[in-house]
Parts: sequence; C-alpha cells; structure tokens
Amino acid sequence: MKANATSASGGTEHEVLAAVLRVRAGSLQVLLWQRALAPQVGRWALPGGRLGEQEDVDSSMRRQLAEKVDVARLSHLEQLSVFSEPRRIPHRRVLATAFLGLVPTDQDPAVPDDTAWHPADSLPPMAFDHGAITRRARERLRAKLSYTNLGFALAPPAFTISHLRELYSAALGYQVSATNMQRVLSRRGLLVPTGESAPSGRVGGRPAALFRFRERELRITDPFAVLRPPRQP
Amino acid sequence: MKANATSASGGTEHEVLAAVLRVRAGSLQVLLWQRALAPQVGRWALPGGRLGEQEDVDSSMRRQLAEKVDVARLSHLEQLSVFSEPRRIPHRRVLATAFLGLVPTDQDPAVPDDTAWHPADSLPPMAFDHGAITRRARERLRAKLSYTNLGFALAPPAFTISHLRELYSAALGYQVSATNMQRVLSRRGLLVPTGESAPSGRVGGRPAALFRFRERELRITDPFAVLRPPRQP
DNA sequence: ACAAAAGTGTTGTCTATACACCCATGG
DNA sequence: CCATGGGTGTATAGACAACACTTTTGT
Repeated sequence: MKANATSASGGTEHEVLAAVLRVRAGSLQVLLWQRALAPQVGRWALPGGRLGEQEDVDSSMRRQLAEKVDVARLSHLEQLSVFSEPRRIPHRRVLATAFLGLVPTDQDPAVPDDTAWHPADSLPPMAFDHGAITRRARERLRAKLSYTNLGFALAPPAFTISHLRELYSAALGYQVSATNMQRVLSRRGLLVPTGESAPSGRVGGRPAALFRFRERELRITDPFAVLRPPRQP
Repeated sequence: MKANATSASGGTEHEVLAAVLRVRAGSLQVLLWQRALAPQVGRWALPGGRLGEQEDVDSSMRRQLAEKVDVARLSHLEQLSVFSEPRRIPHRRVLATAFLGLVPTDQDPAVPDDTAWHPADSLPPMAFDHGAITRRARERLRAKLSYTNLGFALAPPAFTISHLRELYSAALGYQVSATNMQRVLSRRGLLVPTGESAPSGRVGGRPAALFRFRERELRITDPFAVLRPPRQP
C-alpha cells in the first residue's frame, strides 16, 4: 500500500531552527549567529541543527538552543511550520521544522562570540530562508499577543503597567495605550497585583504598583471572536 | 528487512498526511482508508505517503491526495504541524507533516474501495497518531471559521443562507443562527448576492436568495480582536 | 387564507478605545 | 506646592446575540 516515492535510500535530512525573540531597549530582537564557513559566509543564521535519532523536534530544539542560550531561560517555545522547498539549502536536501522561542526581558543569557541579538524589524543579510522564518515568528507572536496570555513570556516575574506597555509596544510594532492594555488584561483575569510598588522615578511621580501574570503557561483567552455557541437558557 | 533507524547517514524518513474534511448530511466528515497490512490491520488511516526527493511538502501532499480524491476538488490545504514522536510508528522512525484539507459540500469525488468518509466527531479505531492529527485539523477549522473567510472552502459556488448555516453548524459542532451568521459575514463584506433565487421548498415558503463568497482564497477578516493599533487623527 | 420558510428591525449587552480627571511622590 | 508620572472614571462607538416581526411563496 505504501506509495513508492522514488528515494531508494533512507530519507531526508531534517533540522530544527528557532527564531528566539525578546524585547530589549524598546525593540523586538532575534538571536542570530554569523556563519564562518561556506556556503553563505558572513550571513546571519538562526540557531538550530540536525534532528537526532531519538528525539522529537521539540526536545531537539531545546537541546540545540542550550548551546546558544540557557534553555531554562526560554519562557515559550512553539512550532511554526515545516520549510521544505527542495532548494532551500544549495546542493543538499534538508527539511527544517521552524520554531518561535521567547525569552523574558529581564534575562540576559550569555551567548557565544559568533552570536548576537538583532532588531527583528531590520534584519541583517540572512542565510537561506532564515529571514522568512524570522518574519513568520514575528507575525505569530503579534497575533498571539492579542488573543492569548502570551505576554507572560516577554515579561519578568513582576512588572509595572508602563513596563508591560513598553514590551507590548515593541513586540507589536505600534504604540499601545497603558490604560486600555491594563483593562483588557485585567478583564480577562490575567494580571494579579503583587501588593508591592516600584520606587518612583528619578524626577518623582507616583510609585507604580507591581503586577504579575496569573499563569505562565499559554492559554487562549479570547477563543471565539464571533459565531459563539448559543447560551443555554 | 528491518529499517536501520540509526544510520549515521542521510536522515529521517518523512511522510505527509492530510485530514481532509467536508460537511455532508449535517455532519463533519474526514476521509480515511482502512489498513489491509500489518501493522495495525483494520485500523483507519489518513491519506498520505512518503515525501519525494524533489518535492516540497505542499506539492507532495497534493500529489498523494490525487490518488484518493481528485486534487482539483480540494478547496483549501494548509499545514498543521510536524508529528515527530520517535515511536509514533512502531519499529521505524518516520516524521510526519500533517495537513488540513477541505472539500466543498457539492463535490462528491470518487474514492478507492478501501477509502470512506467518517464522522469527525466519532472516529473509528485509528492507526498510529492519526486520531490526534484529525482532532487537530478539526480544531484548526473551527478556529479559522471564526476569524477568516474559510467558509468558502466548505461551501459550493452559490448557496442559500440556510444552507450555509447548516455547513457552519456541522463544522462548528453547535447550532448557528442564520440571522446572525449572515450579519457577521455581510458586515465583513464576504457575501455577495448572486441575484438568483433558489426554488422554494417542497411545502412552499419564500424562495431563498442565492449568495456566493466574494473571494475564494483564505483571508484573515478579524485581524486584531484586541490591542488594535491607535487610529491616526 | 394559511402554513412554511426567508429575511429585517430592534434591543440589550458586552467589549474596547479615547480622553478627561484624580492620585501619590520627589524636589 | 508643583511638576511628573501612575491610575481611575466615563463617554462613545461598534459588534454581536436574541427575538419579534414582516415578506414571499405553495397549497
């Protein structure tokens, strides 16, 4: 019953690649390393590598990221999709499962010498299809910020509303109103006041209350925008 | 001949699998074929097969589906994700890229003898992880019906509002109000009246106007549920 | 005329943005 | 006591579900 689809041999090489994003200094950044060898010397690439024999893609991705950034600092990791264009890598056939990874803003993991954070909105010359993968990751993040609690993955354990506003603004790429963001997240029960306050700024001003996310696991908070099920009377 | 899963060489076997869904007789159905050979004889499986050397996963999926259902009748095909658990298939290491496919309700493609449509809400005994893939496909469809124009992929070229209501009800799994569905889709500019009317039913009644979808390509119609960008004054 | 099905008008509720105003602190 | 940023109250607009009501057909 198996269709015999040409290949006499074993199969196809498979790699995992992650666009790891964080917000820093008001800008959404992605973790890239610079290729030292051909092909595409000098271009910037996403971290990743070959899938091992005994791993699923998720474990493999976490293992490979551990070499670039302490994996314990990853606050979120999810699959984007498979990139499979036959000529995506010259002279070799390699499939890639692409991921979106997130690191909270308070973490500053040590990274290898060939590795650096780059602004996600003005990418350097990218290797292969890694630019496309990065843009997909950015879009996925932007979409999920609006209908899930994914903000927790960008934010530190405790934060002020205006700090959170900066994170959302940088990630979304446009100005977000602190007032309305707080209302939306509070109505959905995502924010909990810690009771603490941040010290007030250098020039005075009311001290800001500190909040935390109630949960630090992905949850869909706005499941049915329209066409909701009827309510039972 | 046992497949040597630990080849130091080439890579990993890769297959593509599709959960092809349609609505028929008020029920959401999935296209399955029954395994005649070990392992898992008699269990039902998703159509698919091995990825070829020169194909991307999308083309491969379309090619393989052509054996089960005329590919020209597929109104939509999208990637779900990679299933990569090392023991998902006994004794062999096979990755799968899973897809959601849709067929409009007016099409009735001929299918092979070992193949049949099954209700997506009460699946027969399924092979491997194909049950999980099917449920993922169903969830993806349900989500996208609410914030995209994906309804076009279930509907025939022209339809009455109450026919469309049946399709949405079956796909979503709960009763949808024709009135409100029409309003939502019209407000978004997705529906266009054809000017024609359907003949009125067997026992009389006002003849229903016929509509069509303005576009038959996937478009996100409700992009920002919340945290919209500020309007420029 | 009446039953049946299609389609419209209307209302109440909820969500979200915008913007004015009040609050707490440092100098 | 005032500048500065934090936080709340309120108005307005829009989206949606529910349901009563009107329209158009066949018998």
